[in-house]
Amino acid sequence: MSTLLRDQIASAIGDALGRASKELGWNGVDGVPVEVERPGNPAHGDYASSVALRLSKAVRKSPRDIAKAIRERVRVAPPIASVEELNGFVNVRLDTAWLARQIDEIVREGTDFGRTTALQGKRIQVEFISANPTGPLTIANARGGPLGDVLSAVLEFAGARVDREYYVEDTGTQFDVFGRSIAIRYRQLFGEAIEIPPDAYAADYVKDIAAEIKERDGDRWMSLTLDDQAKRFADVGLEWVLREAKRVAAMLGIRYDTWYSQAEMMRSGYFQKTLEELRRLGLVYEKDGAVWLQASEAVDDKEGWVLVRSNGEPGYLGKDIAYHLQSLRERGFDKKIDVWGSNTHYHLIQMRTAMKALGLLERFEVVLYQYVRFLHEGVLKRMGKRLNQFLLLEEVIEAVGKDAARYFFLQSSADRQLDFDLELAVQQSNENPVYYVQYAHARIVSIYRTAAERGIAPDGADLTLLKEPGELDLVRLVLRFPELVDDIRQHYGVHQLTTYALELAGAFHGFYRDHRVVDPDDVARSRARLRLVEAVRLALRQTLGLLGVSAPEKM
RNA sequence: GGGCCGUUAGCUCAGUGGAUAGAGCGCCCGCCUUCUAAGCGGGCGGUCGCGAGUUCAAAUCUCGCACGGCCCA
Repeated sequence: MSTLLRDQIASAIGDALGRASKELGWNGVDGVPVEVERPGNPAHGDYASSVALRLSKAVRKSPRDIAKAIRERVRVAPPIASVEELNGFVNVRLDTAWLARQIDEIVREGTDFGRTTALQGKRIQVEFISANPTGPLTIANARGGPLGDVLSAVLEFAGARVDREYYVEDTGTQFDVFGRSIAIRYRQLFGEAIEIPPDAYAADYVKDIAAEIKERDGDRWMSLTLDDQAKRFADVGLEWVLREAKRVAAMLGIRYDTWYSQAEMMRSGYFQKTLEELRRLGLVYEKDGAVWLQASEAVDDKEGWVLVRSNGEPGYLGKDIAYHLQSLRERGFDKKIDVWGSNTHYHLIQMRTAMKALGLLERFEVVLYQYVRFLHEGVLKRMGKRLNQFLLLEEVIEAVGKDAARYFFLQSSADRQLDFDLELAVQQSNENPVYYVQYAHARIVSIYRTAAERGIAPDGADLTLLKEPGELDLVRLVLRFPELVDDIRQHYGVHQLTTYALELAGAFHGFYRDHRVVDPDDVARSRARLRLVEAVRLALRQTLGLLGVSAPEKM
C-alpha cells in the first residue's frame, strides 16, 4: 500500500475523466484536480468525487452527463467494485473481498502500518515549549508540549528526520530580571532589608533557588554588587530551570534532541552575519541610534521594527531572525517548525516578513496555539510567572496522569482557547476519552487471551469469510489511518488523531457487542475475526503511539 | 487605533467548499449465566453569533457587525 487508497481512487477517476474528455472533445478539463472524499452517507459509497459538478461550466455539460461519462470509463477492478452517478457525484464502492484481503496486509505491516516515505531525506527541526527560562513549566507552556511532540512523531512517521528542539532564551531582559530576583532573595536570606520590585519574579521557586545557593555557598557571594550577583545567579537559576524542565517534560513523555542556547547562538556571531545580510538586502536602516528592519508593505506598520536597540542591545526580533537563519543555513535543517503561543502572533508577522526577504519563507512554519488559562476556585486567571500566578504542569500530570494530560491537550485544535480547571480535571479524569480508547485496545488483547486459552490462533485465516457490514466497516475505518497520517503531515492538525482514535474505538465497541469473535463452534470464522480485530488493534496502537499515549493490554 | 484566534446540541468540542451537521459528558429508557459493562443500543436536544456577498453547492471562502480571549501601539 505504497499509494494511498484515496489517491488510487482519485487517479482512476482522473484517468476516466481524461479519456472522456478526449473521446467527447471536451474543453476546460486540464488543470482541474480530481479529489475524492469519504462521504458521510454510506448510500454514497466509500469514496466520492464532485469533479463533474466543478467542471460543468467549463465543459458546458450538465454535471450528471459528465459524471455518467466518467462512470462508464472508470476501470472497475479491485479495489473498485462499482462506480455510480448520483446527483452529479461520482460514487465509488470498494470491493468487499479486496477490503477483507487488506487485513492481512495491515497485520503484515505491523508497526509500519501507515508509515510513509513522503518526507524521506528531509531534516526538520520542531521547536516547542521553549518557555522563558525564568521558572518552572506551567500549564500554559504545556500545551505546546504534546502539540510539538506529536507533530514530530507524525513527521518522523512520514519519513523525516526530526530534531525536537527546546530553545533556551538565556539572554535578554527577562533573563536578567530573573537573575536579579534570585539575588534579591539571596540577600534577604542574610537579613538585608531589600524589597522585591513589582516587575521581578516574586514566586517561591525563586526563594528556593536562592536558598539552594545559600546552602551550597553560604555568604560567599554577599560581597558582590547586586549587578554581579544577578549575572552569576542567572546562570544558577538557568541550571535549575533546565533541570526542572527536563524532568517535567520527561513526565509528559517528551524527550528533546537539543537544548539550544540563545547565548551560544549569539556567541557564534550569527547575529552580526544576519544583520549584514539584511543590510545587503537594503532592508535595514538606522534611526535614533537603533537599527530597524523595514516592515513589509503588506503590514500597515510604517515604523518598522527594531533589530538593535539604541543602547546597543540586540532586540528580540533580531535574535530570533538570526536563530532561524542559523538553523536553516548552518545547522542543516530543511525546515523549521515552531510551535508558539498566540501571544507571539505579531512576532510571527515580523518573522514571516524577515524570512520572506531572506528567501526562507517556505522553509519556515508555525503552529500557533491559543492561550491556556486556568480556573482557580472558579475564577479565571491569566497565567503569569511574574504575577506569581500559575498552575504547574507537574501538578497536572501528577493529578491526572501522563496519558490523560496529553490527551486533554490534543483533543481540540490549536486555534481554540483552553481553560483548565484542575479540580474538574481530577474529578473528570475518569471520564477522559483516553480511557475509552485504551479500553478498546485492552479488550482486543483480552479476546486474544481467550482465543489462546481455547487453542484458536488466527494463522491461516480465511478472510473471505468476512462479509458482514459490521466487519467490513471496521476495515474501512482502519484503512483511513494512513490517509489521516498523510493529512496531518501536510496540515499539522494533530488533534485529528484523538478524533480518529475515538471513532475507531467506538466502532470496535459496537462491533464487539454484536459479533462474537471467539467461537469454538466456528473455528474458521473465529480465525478470520481474530485477524480482523488484530488489524483494529494495530490501528489503535499506531494512533496511540503517535499520540504518545500508552496502549495497555489490561485495564 | 491596528492585528491574531474563537463563536456549532444544556456543557466540552470534531467537522478546513459538497448530497439528511457529528462525538463525548449530562438527562430519560433498555442491555451483564457466554471474548473486559471503563462497554453497547435507543431517545431528548441545533436560527452552525448576526447580516450581506462569491459559488451549481457555504458551518466551511470574502466583507461588515456583535460578543469573548490575546498581542501591538
